[in-house]
Amino acid sequence: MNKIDRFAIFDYIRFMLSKKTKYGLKALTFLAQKKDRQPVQIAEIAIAENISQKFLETILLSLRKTGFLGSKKGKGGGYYLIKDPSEIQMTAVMRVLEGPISMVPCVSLNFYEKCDDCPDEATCGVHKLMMQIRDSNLEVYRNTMLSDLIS
Amino acid sequence: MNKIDRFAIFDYIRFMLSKKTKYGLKALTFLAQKKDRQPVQIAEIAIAENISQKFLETILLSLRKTGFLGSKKGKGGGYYLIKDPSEIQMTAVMRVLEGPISMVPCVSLNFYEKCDDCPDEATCGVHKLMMQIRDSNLEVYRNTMLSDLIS
DNA sequence: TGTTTACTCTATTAAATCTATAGGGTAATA
DNA sequence: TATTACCCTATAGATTTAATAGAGTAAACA
Repeated sequence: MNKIDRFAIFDYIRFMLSKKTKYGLKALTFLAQKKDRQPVQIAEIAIAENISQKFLETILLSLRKTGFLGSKKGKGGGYYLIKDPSEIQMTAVMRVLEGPISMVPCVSLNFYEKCDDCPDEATCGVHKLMMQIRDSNLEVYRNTMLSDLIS
Repeated sequence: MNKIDRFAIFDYIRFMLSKKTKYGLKALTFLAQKKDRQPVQIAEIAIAENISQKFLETILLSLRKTGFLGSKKGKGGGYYLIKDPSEIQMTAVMRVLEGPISMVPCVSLNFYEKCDDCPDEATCGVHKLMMQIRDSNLEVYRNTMLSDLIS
């Protein structure tokens, strides 16, 4: 009996973290590990972390637009961290890369929305469970800075 | 500035819980709330919880195959809980409905797989972060029984 | 000043996944 | 034996993901 058959519902295994987030986090930790804050070329990161360069381009661009990275064009250019890794909280990074930390809109702090199919949040079991998940995840993300991820 | 623009990457808001899981949980709590363990028709659950009946059929079927529900055919038939709600741990429910609790294969207890793009788990920041998330989610799911979700 | 470097931006595509539906089949019951 | 209600497979449309293409632009440097 293999691992999939053991639980018997999926034809595939569904993991939730997107490649975008994974790549984005890898790029951030790569930059954080450099002692200096000199610009690093996209190509260097892509090769070191095994990421499609073009895909990484769009990810880094979005990290720049959201204030995590700075960039420099031309010769000797590249991307660099704007803040110190110890000041970059995972909460912010995850919201930008992955989206809301809550798994359902009705428990979201930043993207709250009432579920249209649910008559009453107060008695909804899904709501109750997902509130706990949100809180436990928030605690992890809030207590983890980018500097905690480098070794 | 609206909620989407505030974080500026997505054209839409991406919440991670699938409808399948949401509906499955709702059906389970609905059954748990019934005092007796008499079979309940799919149609009754679908109407009460605002779920497409056909979609719910496939979800309940999978919950039966994985040992959470029993079913009875013919007149007076329907689905019913096999175990007491206080004995149904969310860990098991979530694995069946949503898939692995881990967000990446390299930290999964039941579906472990090495990331093919990652040379070394020991120094991988994503790995480190996702281990913490897995542990905190596991703690919530392990400590929550179906009976805890009903009011 | 011109050439090279390397980021910027938009558009597009293929594949995967999610959600829902269709419709006939079968077992159980009264 | 007629009815009820679950069983099962197949399929389809919409959405999302991941990746690629390619032209554009700003900066650096000789």
